Amino acid sequence: MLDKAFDPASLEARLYAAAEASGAFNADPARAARPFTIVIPPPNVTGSLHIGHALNNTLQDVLVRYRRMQGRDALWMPGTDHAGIATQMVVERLIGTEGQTRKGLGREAFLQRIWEWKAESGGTITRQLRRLGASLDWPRERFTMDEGLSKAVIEVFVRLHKEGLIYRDTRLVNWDPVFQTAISDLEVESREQKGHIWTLRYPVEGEPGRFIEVATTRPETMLGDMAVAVHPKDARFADLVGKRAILPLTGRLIPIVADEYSDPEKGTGAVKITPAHDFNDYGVGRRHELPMPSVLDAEARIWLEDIAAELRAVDGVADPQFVRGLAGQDRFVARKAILAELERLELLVGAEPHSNMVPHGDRSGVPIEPRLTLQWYCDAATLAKPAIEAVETGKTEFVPKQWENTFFAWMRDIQPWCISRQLWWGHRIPCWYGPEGSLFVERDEAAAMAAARQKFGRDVELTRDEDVLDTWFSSALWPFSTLGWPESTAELKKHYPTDVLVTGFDIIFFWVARMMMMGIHFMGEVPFKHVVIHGLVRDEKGAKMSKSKGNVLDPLELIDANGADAVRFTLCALASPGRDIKLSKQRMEGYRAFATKLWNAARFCEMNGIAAQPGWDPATAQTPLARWILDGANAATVEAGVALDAFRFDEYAAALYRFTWNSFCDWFLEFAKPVLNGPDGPEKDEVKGAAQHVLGVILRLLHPVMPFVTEELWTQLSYGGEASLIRAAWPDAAPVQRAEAARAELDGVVRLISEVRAVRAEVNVAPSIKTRLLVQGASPETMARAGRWIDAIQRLARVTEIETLEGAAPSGVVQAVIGEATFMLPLADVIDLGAERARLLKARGVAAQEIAKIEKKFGNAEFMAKAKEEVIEENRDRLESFTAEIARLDAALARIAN
RNA sequence: GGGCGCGUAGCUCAGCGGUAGAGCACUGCCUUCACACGGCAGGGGCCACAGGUUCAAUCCCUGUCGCGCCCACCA
Repeated sequence: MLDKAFDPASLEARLYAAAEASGAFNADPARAARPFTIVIPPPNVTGSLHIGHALNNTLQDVLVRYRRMQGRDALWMPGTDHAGIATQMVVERLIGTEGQTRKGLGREAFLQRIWEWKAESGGTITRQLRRLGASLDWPRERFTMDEGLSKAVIEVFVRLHKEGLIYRDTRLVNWDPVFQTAISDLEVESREQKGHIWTLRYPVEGEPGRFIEVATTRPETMLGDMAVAVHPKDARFADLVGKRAILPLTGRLIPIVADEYSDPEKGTGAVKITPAHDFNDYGVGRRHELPMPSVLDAEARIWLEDIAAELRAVDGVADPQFVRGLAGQDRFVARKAILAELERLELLVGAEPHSNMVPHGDRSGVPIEPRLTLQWYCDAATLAKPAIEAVETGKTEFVPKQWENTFFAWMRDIQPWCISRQLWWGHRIPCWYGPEGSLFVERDEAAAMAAARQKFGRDVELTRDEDVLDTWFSSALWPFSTLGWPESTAELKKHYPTDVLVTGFDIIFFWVARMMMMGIHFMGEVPFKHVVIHGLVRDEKGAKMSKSKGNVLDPLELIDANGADAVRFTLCALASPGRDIKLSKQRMEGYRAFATKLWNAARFCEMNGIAAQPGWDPATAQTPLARWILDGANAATVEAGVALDAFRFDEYAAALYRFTWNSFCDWFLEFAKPVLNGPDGPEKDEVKGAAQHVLGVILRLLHPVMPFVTEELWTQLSYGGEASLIRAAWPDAAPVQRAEAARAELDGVVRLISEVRAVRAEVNVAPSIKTRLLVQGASPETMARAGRWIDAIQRLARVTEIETLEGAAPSGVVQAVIGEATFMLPLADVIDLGAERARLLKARGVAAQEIAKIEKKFGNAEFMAKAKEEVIEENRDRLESFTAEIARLDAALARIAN
């Protein structure tokens, strides 16, 4: 027997463990079935499940469970990402509490610590995914630093290098002074910062007393200034072009150059050029062949070695002691000192508040510094071309399609991808350096040695590149590296390309685009056919969830409070395409109630001896009630399938909610009650048969989104014998015989009951009062139908008997006008005649309004001439029925007046 | 500066050429033998604004206003 109360917490762990152990989640390459494949966006191994993961993985699980039930060999590939910077940061902080530093520990010991830490805490998120109910193929779980995946990374690097698509280059990169590594453009985020804009004067060489004024927000970089640029057409500076300015602080003579980069509208119209510390200035520096000394070190402190030779006493500029004193100072400390010094020299002529967007490291949160360094790059532009084409030709489709524009915009203007990181945690770059600047990019050290021996004709000493690869480099290979590439495995053959990738828009560039590039390049085919992009989960007010705001909803707590099924259902129901999700607790409570409703409906069935009848054939159904609910179940099956095929998780959830609650529970089970309470016989058998059949359909249709409660009910009501619902067959939507007649019959009864209930409620008739139902003007069919459903009508509309009214209506009736008939409830003693009149007048008003609208249309010659025939016909029908209704309402009103 | 999206019932959102919908919230009635995490009934909307196209516009087009996001930009 089912428990009286539904308690999700008591089922979930047990059901999940059993399902996982049974192997029901596992794909089988040996099976002939058509594959269905999703690779999980690997969460950071450092991570714990947040609400965004819950959404992302719920949607994937719904798709996987749906396709699995359709008989596909479903593979949902699990795994985690080593998350270079994030993980290294966490462990550095950890050893910091022990008074240790990364450098103090040394590379090997530090990496050892990370592995130990991963062994301890790395399983958190996968345990949490299990709590969510994610049906991942756990034995295949991978980690981006696994041996196999590392092999794939090396292979890709070596091959791309041989193809010239990976190369080294010295250029300006985004440098994170906290982590002391290069980062890619994508890891930089602009943040608005309030600061100042200062106007400085640089003396002009040979013209004592003359200055050129420059405006800057970054005075601390002035030690690296190598020119002042003005616009070629700017008359104000025309005579200065070709002359030189004297850099205060060092006395360096720097050319005043004409360059279109300079914007006469901005600042003073003259801009100082610091080629080694600004991306725009770098371009100017290249054009004018300026030297590019660096004046900041890896930690963004003033660094003087590149300019040490200049530091001697010069008249009219700063004391070299002052400049030397800046060495090793943080850039923002140095800024203040420099400004003070310039003020002393009377070269600071303006300071205005100014706010601008400053690039910050997305992990460290500090302003990044452009820095001139030698790094490894990947030729993304070349790899992007076929990826763009794949989306243009529809080989890969984004859902919603809108996101393709975002993808194109970025891919068509893609910059070289800086893939080296000056970190320790990650895939070490497979490059060995030998004498005379030689380098060997090979699969391992032995191969590098061999190559070196060949080149030099002897053994030489090699040192391996210290750097590691960008985390996203290994993620980019995920759809094929997890399937065993570069080996040619059965899994790879069967499951690549994958079917769907489900992810948030925030990593389209980081991840989706790069998987497209690598997948096409190495596999010759796109990595996935559909990219489903979902929104961000926000709090109830629409604010982004963040720890600092304290508005974070922990999915585990939500699961504890409402059950995993309710959490999953809520996320699905709210996942409208192209929209962020504002998560509402109340909404979730509503869906928890839905799970309870389902439980209780099943319990009702069980109590009435409605149990699974495996051989029961819906085609044998004779009664309209059975046919009606079977037809409804088919419609729901079709709706659910259409919605899921189109990745409309919201419509899928809504369709099932409606059918289960409104059709099955509110009407079908209520109609079934009189039959179930009545004598045994074929009618009762058929109601029971239909009930168990439809409940079975509901359980199967709901399983992808509510795997726990459906599984429990499936088992307890013996639907699958011993077999789990996980691999039960998705329902067929075979049309029901004479469904239309069944719909006409039952919809008519529903209408009658609803109308009678409504009029009773509106004139405040207590439910305890039962009444006769007098009918006037009803067709024989209507009367016959009312007779057939008398039991249900009595029960649900609080009616005693139904009679045709002979002669005049009694006084004091409440009346409901339905179709051709008027139904009267003789309630003279209990009703409020005034309320009844108001009610009838209101109904009349509504009908009259509709009539006026239609008549207006009919009075419009152009409408009659140009509107579609079926639209006119439809309006004609409506006009007719409203007109008839008014007549009957008038008759009803007249009766009251008597 | 460039681009994208969104303004529909109190809230969160579907709908997107011809009767304006859902869930929750709200109001009233009901502890009726699955369920009060329930049942029944009900109130509530110039579909942001202004033009245009159309026989017909919440829906298509243009513009305005408001909100959000992405990209670029340290003078």
